[in-house]
Amino acid sequence: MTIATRKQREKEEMRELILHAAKNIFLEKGYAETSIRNIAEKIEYSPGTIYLYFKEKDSIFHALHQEGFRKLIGTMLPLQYVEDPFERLKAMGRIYMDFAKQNKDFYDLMFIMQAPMNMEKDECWEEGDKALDHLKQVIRDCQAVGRFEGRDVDYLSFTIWSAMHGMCALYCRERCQAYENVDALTLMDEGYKNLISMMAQI
Amino acid sequence: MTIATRKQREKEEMRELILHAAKNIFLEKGYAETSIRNIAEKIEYSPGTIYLYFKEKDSIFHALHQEGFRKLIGTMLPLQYVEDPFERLKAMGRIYMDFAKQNKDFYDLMFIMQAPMNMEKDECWEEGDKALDHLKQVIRDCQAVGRFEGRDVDYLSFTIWSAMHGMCALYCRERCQAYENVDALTLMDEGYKNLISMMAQI
DNA sequence: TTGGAATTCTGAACACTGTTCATTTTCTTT
DNA sequence: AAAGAAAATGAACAGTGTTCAGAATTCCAA
Repeated sequence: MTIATRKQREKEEMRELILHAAKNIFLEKGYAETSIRNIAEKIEYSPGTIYLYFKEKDSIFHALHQEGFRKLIGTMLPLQYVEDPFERLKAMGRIYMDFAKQNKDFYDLMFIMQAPMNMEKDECWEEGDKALDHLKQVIRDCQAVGRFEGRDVDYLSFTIWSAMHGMCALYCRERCQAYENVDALTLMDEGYKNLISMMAQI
Repeated sequence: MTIATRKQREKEEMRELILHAAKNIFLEKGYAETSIRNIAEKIEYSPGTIYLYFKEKDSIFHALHQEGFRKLIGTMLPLQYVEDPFERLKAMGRIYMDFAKQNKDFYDLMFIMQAPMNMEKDECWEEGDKALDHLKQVIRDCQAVGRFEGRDVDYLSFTIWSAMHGMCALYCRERCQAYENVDALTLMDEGYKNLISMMAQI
């Protein structure tokens, strides 16, 4: 094993160390409270060191952003075993919503936050595009069995994604509180059921 | 006119002056770039003065938040002249979406941002609740003419609001770019048409 | 009109932020 | 062991929200 390869491995390990600390602080305290100095302190390095491994703060969250999408795509793998396309679409929505519920901060980072988005579209959204392509494919599968006839896949996927995202976003940013007498999780469940009814009849 | 009333008027004028400056900077440069020092500079007062009229930065944006809702409710006034309830609902969606398109920053502040939400729910959402009540009432009107039979108004309003909000939120936070070959405004229009189709058939 | 009280305003100070960079420390090669 | 390269440091910069002792102004009774 050459020194160069060890060096590279060490570099990668350091990146992981930073990322791990950043993720912990981020999940615990949120984006705003996650400062470079906090991260540096946690891994017992000086703040300047972090900039030897990440160009800027956003780059760190860009990495977490990708991790989030890999996580989301991971939870969607079982969908391939759902034979009926429309059942698959329904299950997909459930999974998406559960992901948002269980990974509020990741969901926020991936779909709501403005911060880590100052990067070239291509590399930043590779994982995200994959997830969207997945949705489009399921819609096409539905069309193959006679559903959503004559609907444009792009537009329809946007409608469905938006409807799901809307619920998740209102949930993440505490806007469900607008319904004083209904708890947020029930609201989402019932909201989702309505959406399915709507999709079933289009 | 007593001195006390003049004093109070002057206090109110000062609040307006701060709010006006804050709004201008906010609409021009966004939330992050709107600092207390910026606002102070614009109105030619010292930063400390602002804290004599607003408890904290959030309070300023809380005020703008309310202004945004008044604005939104204002644009919805013409709806009362739309006789058919479902047509009214459709028009309402259009208006909501246009508001988001034309007042991106206000929409963001009202429905997406986390910042100015650290206040007692009651006073903060008075205007917002009014807007939501408006939606619920239109849905009830639809039900009175046979639409949405058996659907819970709370849940259905959430489904519809979410679907609208989803599109607007993806638009505001630049996630429409996920569709490389479709421009965002077209996406929203077509997405909205799909939603109407879905609502028409539920 | 004047003097003291009340109000209003100031701007320096505090503790924080992301980011840079000259300097020091550590590791590697000769 | 000495020279050179790589890695880590931490002070410095320009910014942030917020506080507060003191200065400036306004008010009102004597």
